[in-house]
Amino acid sequence: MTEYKDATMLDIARELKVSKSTVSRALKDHPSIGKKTRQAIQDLAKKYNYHPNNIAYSLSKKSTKTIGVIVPMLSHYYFSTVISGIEELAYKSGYKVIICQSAESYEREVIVSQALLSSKVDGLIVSISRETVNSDHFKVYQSKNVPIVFFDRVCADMEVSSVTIDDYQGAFTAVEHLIREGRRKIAHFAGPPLLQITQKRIEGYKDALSAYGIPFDENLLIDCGSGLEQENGSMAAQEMLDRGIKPDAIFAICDPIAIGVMVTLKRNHVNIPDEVAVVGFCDEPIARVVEPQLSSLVQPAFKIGETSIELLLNQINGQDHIPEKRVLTAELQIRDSSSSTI
Amino acid sequence: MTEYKDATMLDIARELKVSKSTVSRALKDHPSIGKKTRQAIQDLAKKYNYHPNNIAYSLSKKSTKTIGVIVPMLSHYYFSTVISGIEELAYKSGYKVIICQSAESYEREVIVSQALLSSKVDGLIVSISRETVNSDHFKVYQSKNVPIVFFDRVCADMEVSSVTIDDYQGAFTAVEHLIREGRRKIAHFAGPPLLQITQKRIEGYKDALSAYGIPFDENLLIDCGSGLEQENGSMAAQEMLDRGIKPDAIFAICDPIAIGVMVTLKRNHVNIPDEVAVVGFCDEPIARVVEPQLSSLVQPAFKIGETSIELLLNQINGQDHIPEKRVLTAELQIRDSSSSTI
DNA sequence: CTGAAAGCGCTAACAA
DNA sequence: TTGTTAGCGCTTTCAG
Repeated sequence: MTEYKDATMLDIARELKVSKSTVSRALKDHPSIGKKTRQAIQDLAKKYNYHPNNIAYSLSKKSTKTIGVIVPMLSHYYFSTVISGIEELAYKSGYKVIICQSAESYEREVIVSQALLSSKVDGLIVSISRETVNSDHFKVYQSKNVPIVFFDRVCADMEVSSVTIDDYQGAFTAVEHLIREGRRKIAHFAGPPLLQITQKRIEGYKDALSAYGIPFDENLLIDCGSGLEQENGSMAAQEMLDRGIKPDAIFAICDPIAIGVMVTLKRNHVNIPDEVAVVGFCDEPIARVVEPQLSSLVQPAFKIGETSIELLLNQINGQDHIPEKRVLTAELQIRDSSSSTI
Repeated sequence: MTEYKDATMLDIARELKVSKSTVSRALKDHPSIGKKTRQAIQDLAKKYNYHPNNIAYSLSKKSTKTIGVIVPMLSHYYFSTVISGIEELAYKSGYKVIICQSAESYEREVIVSQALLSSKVDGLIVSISRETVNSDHFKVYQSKNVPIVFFDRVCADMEVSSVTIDDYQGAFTAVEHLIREGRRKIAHFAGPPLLQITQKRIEGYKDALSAYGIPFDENLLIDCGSGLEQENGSMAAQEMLDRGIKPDAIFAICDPIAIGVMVTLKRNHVNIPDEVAVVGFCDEPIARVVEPQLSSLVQPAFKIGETSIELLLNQINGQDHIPEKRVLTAELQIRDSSSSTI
């Protein structure tokens, strides 16, 4: 059992024969405290190695000054960068951040969101798991007036603030780029059907095609299964090849999938970009490491984090009452995997 | 101002005309509560959408059931994987985990470690920042009897539990492998001098050389500056080349550096592995994506996390009193970047 | 089986 | 400028 034989305000109050309140005030430089008393108190605090007890503070103030963050996975560059953005602004505003992973599991997501609720976070920022369809565990927050901001992956059936990137536009841009590069038979490797991003990117893909008068071919819309990992891309690409389908360009829902695709293509001696151009989404660090370097849509991850916490703090501070939906744009970073002029 | 018009135990106690204590007991299935009372209480709790207030719980129990984790960066696969290992076991044991980044900054590390102290974490797991030389902020924990476990990067001047991998052995193995592949002029790209891992790996490097009768050449011990990023490796490699030094193998302190080196080598039309073999350390996902695929030492990140939390919980539960130092071994994963039989 | 009461460490009116 | 007091929501003896 951990023991805290910490010095408390009472301890130093007794020692100095003053009251708790005086100590409390002196420690926060309250103006109405005598110079000598304050000094004496602060000195003794230092000597006793006093550290404020945040738990007690939170209980009495009914505010923990912490905000909760739930992400599907920490081990994705995208998410950890978003978190950095969140932390940066949070710390500046005197907030702590509790980070949790849902591990892409609905069940886990429910558990951590309840834990966070019980921990009385002042607000929540979340990107939902791949499995999540029910949002009751988030609606509890609303019923208790704890503000929520979703980023990237949102719950469709909730009226809350959100920060997303324009998936439709991003996909459109990517496909348009491929078309302008002279590609005509463009496949799309899609993500798990439940995710909104999957839908939006498919739409952008289709609309770009039709905008350029290219008929949509169902065979070129490839399902990568339930995962967004490299293996899913690899396998889906191999299946495609096995089925005798050979596009001249591929737009993948995300970089790992794109890279899986590239690996399979290369293994099958398909030249990139000469035979097949590839474009990913997210611009993870690996995009610059694969060969050829992968064209991708840059998601402003840090900015997404900053924006999320900004919206959240606005709500916490009562400035915003109506949910605000911010949409950022993803910019296409063209690299060798999709440019014919190599 | 966030408002919690939450139902509390008192609310449901009043409604049912019983006492707070009874509610408290009923909610935790305390045996000494009548079946009907318990049922009634639990039903009403559900109806009121009651959620326990962890803050109050923590204050009265003097234990938060949370453990703090401080890592230099979240956006490294290695660290986020360690965290997953920590979380897994922590959750199973009923502990929450608060994750913080020091962002490789000493100042930030001090701040977050104090914040965590004030938040009354029951224990701390940390991998120190690159800048950290002073460990006073951790010694406070010891003085307050809050157990600490270091992993990977430890404070040399503290008597605490730690989980590390055998850097010396890993480095030795890597270099030995290169020697057996017929390499003789083996360079080592070292890390920031302050880090213990830098020292240990250099030792392993040197000892492997001497074990095989290869004299140590100072010119082949390359300093990569203060960073462990790809750019540092790239630049250091270019400098080396510019100075006319051309080894036939390179052992890099970590994968990003190794990859930076590879990029530079390829840019200078140096063939890998024919002219120069390369081995990294850490086995990050990119190792399998670069071309040729990078040989690397696999750090059992998940296991490191599990072991850390295990040691910590032992201390929290009072089972361990003397610090325990666990050393795990890194295994060499040989890939194309260092095997001549390609 | 249930209740009363004290206490965890801190804040914040309200007094003095 | 400082003290008094009540209270935050829950746990936990000690009684009944």
